[in-house]
Amino acid sequence: MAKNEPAETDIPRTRGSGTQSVYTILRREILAMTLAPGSPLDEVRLSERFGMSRTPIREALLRLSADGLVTTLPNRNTIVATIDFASLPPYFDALTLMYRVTTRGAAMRATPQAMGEIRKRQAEFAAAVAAHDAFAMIEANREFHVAIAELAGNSYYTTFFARLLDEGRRILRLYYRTFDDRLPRQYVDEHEEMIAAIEARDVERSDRLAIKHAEQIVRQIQDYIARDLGQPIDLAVS
Amino acid sequence: MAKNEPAETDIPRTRGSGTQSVYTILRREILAMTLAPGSPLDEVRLSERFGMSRTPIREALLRLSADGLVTTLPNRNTIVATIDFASLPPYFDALTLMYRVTTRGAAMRATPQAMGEIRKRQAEFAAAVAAHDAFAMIEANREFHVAIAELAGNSYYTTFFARLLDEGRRILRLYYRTFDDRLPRQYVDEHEEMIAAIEARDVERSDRLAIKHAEQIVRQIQDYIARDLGQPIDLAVS
DNA sequence: GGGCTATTTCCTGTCGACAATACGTGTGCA
DNA sequence: TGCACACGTATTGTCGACAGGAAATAGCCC
Repeated sequence: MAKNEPAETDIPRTRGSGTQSVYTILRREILAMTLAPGSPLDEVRLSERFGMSRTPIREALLRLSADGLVTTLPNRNTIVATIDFASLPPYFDALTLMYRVTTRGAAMRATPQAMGEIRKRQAEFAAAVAAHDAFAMIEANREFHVAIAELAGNSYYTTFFARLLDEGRRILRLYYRTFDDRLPRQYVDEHEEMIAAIEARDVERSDRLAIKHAEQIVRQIQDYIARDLGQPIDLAVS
Repeated sequence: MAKNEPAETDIPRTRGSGTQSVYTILRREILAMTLAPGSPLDEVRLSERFGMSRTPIREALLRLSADGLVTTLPNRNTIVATIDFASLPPYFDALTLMYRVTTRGAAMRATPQAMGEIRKRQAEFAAAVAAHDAFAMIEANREFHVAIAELAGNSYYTTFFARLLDEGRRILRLYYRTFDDRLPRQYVDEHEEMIAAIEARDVERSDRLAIKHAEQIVRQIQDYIARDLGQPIDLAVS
């Protein structure tokens, strides 16, 4: 027991920010797998760590629960949501569909300003790849695709897609622990092709690229799973 | 001020059920439009109404907020989420897509047991139509399509679709205030066709029926909006 | 010695109270 | 008469404390 742990923040935070900051920090740690799936999240311990009452902690946990990032066991503790490998095939289906829909939508509504935003995200992604920074790479990839979704202009798609991408960050995190950087470079190139197709407002080509991109990612992760986790998963993935 | 309002429940509820019951009740009232969009939800007043402390109320409101059913104004009150007619076209897009995906998926995995569940929901829908019970009709319709989605076996789709259908319940509620029952009967028939196509595992026909069904609903609601709300919306809907 | 039961202990669910913030109201000044 | 500022009020955000359940432990009986 460390004596008088100096809490996460000593500055007396502003009024509404308690829940928000806890939510943001925990969310980041869960997605980065700093908090392993299944880890127990004790309200009392969290309140000590963040130097605040249990109330904001509870609200943050509730929001994380709504995001599907933690699981609350009634009258017991809450744990970081586990990754269910059996549900990967449905996940890939949904991800592929949203890749396609958002990319198609973006191609239909491309504007120069929006392309600038997308290009910025792509530059960040390329920089992260060059720096071999897996975490930044995954995050930039998410922002890149969300930017495309926002261009598509359907907030229902954007919200759902963002959630899928977030959930995938943990899986990618597993995957990229063993990656060689040949594939990320390929992703950079594919992103460039997508940008070109969207800018040209070529819906069909955008769609094909989205499919290809999704297949690429799905295949790599499946290979990784088959390689590192053995046969039992093969069945579920087939 | 009514003297000693007898609260919603006088029985001393079980431990975990406070938040849950408030959430369920408020959710139902919001979806049924008993609580009008934009209505303020005062924590203190709600705590008096339900005869419990503000804490469970807050948690219920937080969950509703995560569902997008209420909007929280920081440091101010929370209100029932307003219906944004400008975002209807994206909504219809998303709804159509999910109709298609879930119906296709169901056709690919049809089993006799699952068909029984779907038929049960369809019977409830038909009964509600016959009884001219708009609320039951809308609810049964939701359950019917969710049952199809569950047969499709992709929980990501099911969750997203259920959320879309719930959001649509409020819009349908507006619409069905003026309905003549010719259209609901048509929906019953279309549902029957969908069941047949799914059972026959005819993916393409299921897809076509889903598109047709979605178009039917979208067109009716658009007509209603154009008729009752005038031109300003026409622009947004176009 | 093993299995069942009582107890203890931890953690969550709920409560009432306090503090801070934003809005509405009233007043003063130009 | 209109606007700006200060004050009061109402409602939320946060806190510390208490009570209820569930798991873990100890005790007891067979």
